[in-house]
Amino acid sequence: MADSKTILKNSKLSVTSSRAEILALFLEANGALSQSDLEQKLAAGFDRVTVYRTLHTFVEKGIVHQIPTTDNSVLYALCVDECSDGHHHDDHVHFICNSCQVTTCLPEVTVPKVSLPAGFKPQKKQMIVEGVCGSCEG
Amino acid sequence: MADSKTILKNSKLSVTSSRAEILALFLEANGALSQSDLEQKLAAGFDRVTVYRTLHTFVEKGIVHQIPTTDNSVLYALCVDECSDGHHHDDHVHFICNSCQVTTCLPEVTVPKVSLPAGFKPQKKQMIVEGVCGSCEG
DNA sequence: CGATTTTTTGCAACAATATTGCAAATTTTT
DNA sequence: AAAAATTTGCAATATTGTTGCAAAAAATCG
Repeated sequence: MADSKTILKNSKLSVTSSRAEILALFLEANGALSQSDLEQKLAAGFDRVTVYRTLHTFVEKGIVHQIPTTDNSVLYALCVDECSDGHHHDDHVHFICNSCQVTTCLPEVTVPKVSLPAGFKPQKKQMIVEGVCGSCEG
Repeated sequence: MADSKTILKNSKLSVTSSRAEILALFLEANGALSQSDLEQKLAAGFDRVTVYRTLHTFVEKGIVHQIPTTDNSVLYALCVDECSDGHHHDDHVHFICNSCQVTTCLPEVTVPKVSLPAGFKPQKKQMIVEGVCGSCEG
């Protein structure tokens, strides 16, 4: 199941070299990737537009999810298992290291419940923690 | 204190019409605003660059703070009181309404504490809840 | 209040990113 | 292997981010 082609097939997507390579990059990356991260890592220079559309497709199919950021970039990260059926269950905390700038998913840390003012109906919640990660502190 | 010119003076900023108008828009808006929101609302068409720089200045002075988003936009919202001295205390939850698309600050809802895996040192945390707001749910 | 100094604005210009249509290439289906 | 469906790359355009600099506006000083 950790094979990129298998994941693509499971999501009913055509298996193309760009999709396989991009997905492989996500599988071996332990953190989140931006569009420009991908463009740099992709040896076989695929077109910008291809990367762009591939990311949109992956989000739509629930293969990756977007991580909100305060600069105007968008980060993408692999969804853990359950997402594969199209639902996004990315109810986990994301950690941004201010030292190495790597964004990590912390799937074991669930976003805690909060009680909202009357009238607000929550559907999805995300939490981003900034700080220093284990590899950087020392 | 709810007067835009007073706020500018307190932050030791020159009082100019563009700053006053932009700040007034934030004061009367109940939600968060993006750069393009502001450009549209500003009757006296100020230059794009002016809006851009004004927002940066406001963030620097702690008048507004940035809200992370998953699309590639940046939202800005007024800081509540305490920010005025330059420190950002925006430890509150932000709510994005999926119906009217308005982003609201919920200053009364504090971002809860979470325990991170060993090694991670948190410095700042943000939480975004998506759903339906009070005005939209029927 | 008027003159001088300081700050801000608008314009021009450029970089980076986002986005779409369409023909060619690739993949899937038959 | 051929036909149908999907995806890619290119061209083109829109939007956003960013900086330098001279003109305009605001703050300061006498």
